[in-house]
Amino acid sequence: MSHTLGIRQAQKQKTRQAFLDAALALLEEQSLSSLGLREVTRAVGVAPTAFYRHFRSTADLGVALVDEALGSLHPMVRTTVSTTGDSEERIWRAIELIARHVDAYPAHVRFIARERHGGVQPVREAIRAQLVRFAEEVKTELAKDPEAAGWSDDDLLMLAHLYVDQMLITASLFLEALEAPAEERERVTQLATRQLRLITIGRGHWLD
Amino acid sequence: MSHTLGIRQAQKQKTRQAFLDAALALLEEQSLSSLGLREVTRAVGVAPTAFYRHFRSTADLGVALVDEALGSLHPMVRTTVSTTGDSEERIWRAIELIARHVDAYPAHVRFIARERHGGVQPVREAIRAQLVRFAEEVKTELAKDPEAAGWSDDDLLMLAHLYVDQMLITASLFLEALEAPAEERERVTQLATRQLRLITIGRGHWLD
DNA sequence: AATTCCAGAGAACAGTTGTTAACTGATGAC
DNA sequence: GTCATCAGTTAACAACTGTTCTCTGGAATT
Repeated sequence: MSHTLGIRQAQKQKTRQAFLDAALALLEEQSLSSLGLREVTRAVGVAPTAFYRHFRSTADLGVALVDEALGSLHPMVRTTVSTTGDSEERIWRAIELIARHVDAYPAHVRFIARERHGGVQPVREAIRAQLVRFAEEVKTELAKDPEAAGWSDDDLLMLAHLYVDQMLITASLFLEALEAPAEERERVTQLATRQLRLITIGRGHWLD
Repeated sequence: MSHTLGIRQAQKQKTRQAFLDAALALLEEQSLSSLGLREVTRAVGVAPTAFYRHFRSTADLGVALVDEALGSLHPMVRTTVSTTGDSEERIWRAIELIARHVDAYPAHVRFIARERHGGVQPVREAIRAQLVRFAEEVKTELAKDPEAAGWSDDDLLMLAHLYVDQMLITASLFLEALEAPAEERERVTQLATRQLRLITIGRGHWLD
């Protein structure tokens, strides 16, 4: 089924990935709106003009980064809000999953948190669209739970957005605590756990 | 009590304010990390070197903007979570207050949302410090409520941070809906109201 | 084997950037 | 009234930016 790419296309994708990686590294200490095209090509080790073979602009590269950073996250979302286990167990599992994701892809998390409200409109729009998709997936997952009986579609989506935003806040907190001592990371875990617990309690009494 | 500033100091403060205003306007469509010193002086109508009479760098200017944008917000916070009225009324009042603030100071709100996770470390740090102060104020305000009886200090602070983050999320949503039809703004109001209501419910059953 | 394609290189462009130094002239202190 | 202060100016600097056009050499197609 899968067609082996020609040498040419393979090399091109390799260079493209090098652009994405270099950009992500450079964005650790600046925003996308100040990322220069020459800066990226210099980091990759190619001529400035090579950039145009892959992207129209740095904004275009940013949109590609959004896909890389969030596209692979969709499968994980289903696991995060899966319905197995009691609520306390589910909360702990969700937080743990977030913490591990931040450990594994800190640059991705930083990029999304930074550019969600950043200075480049197309990138903001791309992130927004993906987060809306996330919320919709969370919503359908929530709907499967017996606890969701009697909930309106609007209320389910409202709760889903609350979960997604809370997920991002928590991820950002873990990111800030990345190089901090384990004690600080534990503090974040405790905070996030209790916030999620409070939301879960509110969810349980929503229909009262 | 107040000393009338000399002509010199008055003029200097006037120019300084012009810098802040011009920067805030320029930051509507870019991030601070890409804001150039010359760009700002050009907008103000002054020589590039005049910049150094007021700020060491654009990062320094950013920190000043944080103070302007968040410093004046502290009195408002107390009103937002004040204990008068029933909970439904308090929720409505808080959302209304946020909506009005976004209408009055959209550029300030945009700046804070953008630079909270932005590419300039000192500015991020300044915002973080102010938000921690906010959370502490909210916490002492929450502690006054009879509903807070039996709550630990940690739990109160946890809830306070939840409120502060939720406040920022809501403000950001109103900002995106600024130029949208009234229908969209109403949708945001409904969403924010119900999210805050769910948190309030969770708060009410926290000690169960 | 001959030909087309195309990722990347090279050079040059006008325009921008932050920062330095030495200046001007009104204001403030005495 | 004299002199020091200091907000803002002017000129110049090397370094950098995005974008254009032309070229090259190996892969793909025929």
